[in-house]
Order: sequence, then C-alpha cells, then structure tokens
Amino acid sequence: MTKHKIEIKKIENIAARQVAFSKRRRSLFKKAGELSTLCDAEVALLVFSATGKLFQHSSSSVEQVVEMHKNMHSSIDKSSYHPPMELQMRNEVADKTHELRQLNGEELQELKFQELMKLEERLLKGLTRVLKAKDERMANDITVLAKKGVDLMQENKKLLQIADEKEQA
Amino acid sequence: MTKHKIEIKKIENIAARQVAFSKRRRSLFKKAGELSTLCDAEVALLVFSATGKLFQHSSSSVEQVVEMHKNMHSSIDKSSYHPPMELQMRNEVADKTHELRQLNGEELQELKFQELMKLEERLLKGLTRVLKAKDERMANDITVLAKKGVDLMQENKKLLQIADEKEQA
DNA sequence: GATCCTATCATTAGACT
DNA sequence: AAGTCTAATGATAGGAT
Repeated sequence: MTKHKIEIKKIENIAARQVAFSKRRRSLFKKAGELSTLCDAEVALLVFSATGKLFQHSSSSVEQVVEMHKNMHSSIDKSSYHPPMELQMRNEVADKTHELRQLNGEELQELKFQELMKLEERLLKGLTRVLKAKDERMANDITVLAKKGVDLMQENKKLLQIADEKEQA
Repeated sequence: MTKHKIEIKKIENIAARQVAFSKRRRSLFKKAGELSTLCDAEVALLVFSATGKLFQHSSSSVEQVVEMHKNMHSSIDKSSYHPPMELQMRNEVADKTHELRQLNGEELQELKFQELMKLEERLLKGLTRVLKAKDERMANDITVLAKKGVDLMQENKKLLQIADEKEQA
C-alpha cells in the first residue's frame, strides 16, 4: 500500500508498529463508518492495542453520544468561548430575591459553560464505564460458552471412540 | 473510490447497496485482520446488515467461538454427512450392560451428530443472546445519559433566557 | 448473491517535521 | 505522538457474468 509492499506479519520495530497502529486504526474506523452509512448497517468495532488500551467505533446508539459530544464541542468550544461583550460589560445588578439571585449575567454564562463541561464529562465517563462493563460481560459469557463447547466436544470424542471400539469388536 | 467518486450517504438502490455491503464488508474484515496482525492488536468487529444478519470478525476470544462454529460446519456438514458404510452394515449388537448399552454404533454416530448440532445451536443462540443483551443494556444506559443531557441543556437554556432578560432590563 | 474486470480514487510506508 | 509529503500499492464503482 505504499512505497514498498509489506508483508502482513507483526511489525517488529516498535515505533513503526505504533505509527502503523495509529494510522491504520483511523482508516479502519473511517471504513467502518462508511460501510455503516452507505449500506445502512450497524457496525461495532473494538480495537485493543497491544498495551490493552481500548479504541472503539460504533454506529447506532454509541454514535448518538459521540455526536452529542462533538456538537457540544463545536457549539461551546472551550478555546473559542467568550461571553458576549455586552454581558461582560453590563449586569452589575443582582436580583437578590430571585432563585438565582446570587448570579449576575456573566456568572450565568459561566454556569452554563461549566454545566456543559460537567455534562460532557458525565457522558464520556458513563460511556466508558458502560462499554467496559459490556465487554467484560461479553468476554466472560463467551469464555463460558467456549468452555461448554470444548466439554461437549470431548464428550463426543469419547462416544466416537466407544463406537470405534465396538466396530472393531 | 473508483470509476466515480461517491458521496458517503445511504445508497438508495437496494441491489447496489447489497453489492456494496458485501464488497466493503470483506475489505473491512481484511483491514481489521491486517491491523491485528501487523500491530499485535485485538480486534473485534461486528457488522449487522440492514436485515439484522450478523457478520463477525475477531482476532481473540470471539474468534474461538466463530472458528469452532466453522470447524463444526466443515467437518460435520448436515448435507454431506453419512455414517461410514461399515458402521451402517455392522453393529447389530448392543451391549446391554454398558453405560451406553442402548446405543449401537450407528446410534452413537447419530448421537455424535445430534450433539454437535445441539452444541452449535447452543453456541450461536448464546452468542446472539449475549450480543443482543449487551446492546440493549448499552442502549438503555445511553438513553438515560442522553436524557440527562437533554434535561441539563434545557436547564441551561432557561438560565440563558434569564440572563438575556436581565440584560434587557 | 458472489466474483471478475478495470479505470479511477483511496490508503499508506517511509522519510521528514 | 501526531501531521505532511509522495510514490506506490490497495480498494472499489460500475458493469458484465
């Protein structure tokens, strides 16, 4: 796929492997997204790096949260956010009798921003927790199933041996 | 990516969508395998077609189950399976004292076959159930989180309105 | 539905920043 | 670690079977 063709086997050079992992992971996620969009399919993609770090892509429900996260970032971006100048210059008045009487306009703006940040954190942490638990359960269930499968196969082997012994007798 | 560039949006033509799904799915699985091999990563890829059919690729534990399933299909295929002729012709004798005394060789072969079928069913149903449950839990958790997000956002809107009203006063 | 063909577009290895 | 560049390989849309 490039200047030289490469063999599909483990890249021994650690730095090169890391770079390839990063690049190919991005491409894979992109392709997964394309398949999902183009063909109206649900795609869930879990990638665990050699060090155990999880990268995940998914269409459908997970995407909703990811989209929400992106939207929040674009509409209320930390680096680009500045309260309107009018609000910064006015609102020296505080309504002490109001439920929010301790907050002036600027403080309200700040509250809005902080709440969004908290919400974002909450969503991401929740998502991470859910995904981890999900994968752990899945892995465990699969292990159990695989174990049962192996056991049954061994049982079958025994039965077959018995059959063969009978045949020879 | 080809004769003409295409937009990444749902392909409306059903036949074309099906073809694209088939082609791109294969490529995606291939890429996933390459990433796994080259970078020593674990990759689990689940693709649900629009009709709900599951396609799966994985480099780790899930693969064990999938491989087991494939092996069972190839080695003991329903349409191609026939007990050895010798077994069919012999084994009129049943050892009544044996633990399996009610079974002759042919019956043992049949048992083997049926058990494998049962095992296969069990594995697939279990896997399906696990995946469905996983997605349902995840979807539910995400719905809750999203709901909280919407609530907080509405709250923020209100606060912003209050700030605006103050500004105008 | 899967596979082949092929002109064209997309990805990427390696080097550099 | 992450982005840019570029030559070269890989993927693929549309069409044919």
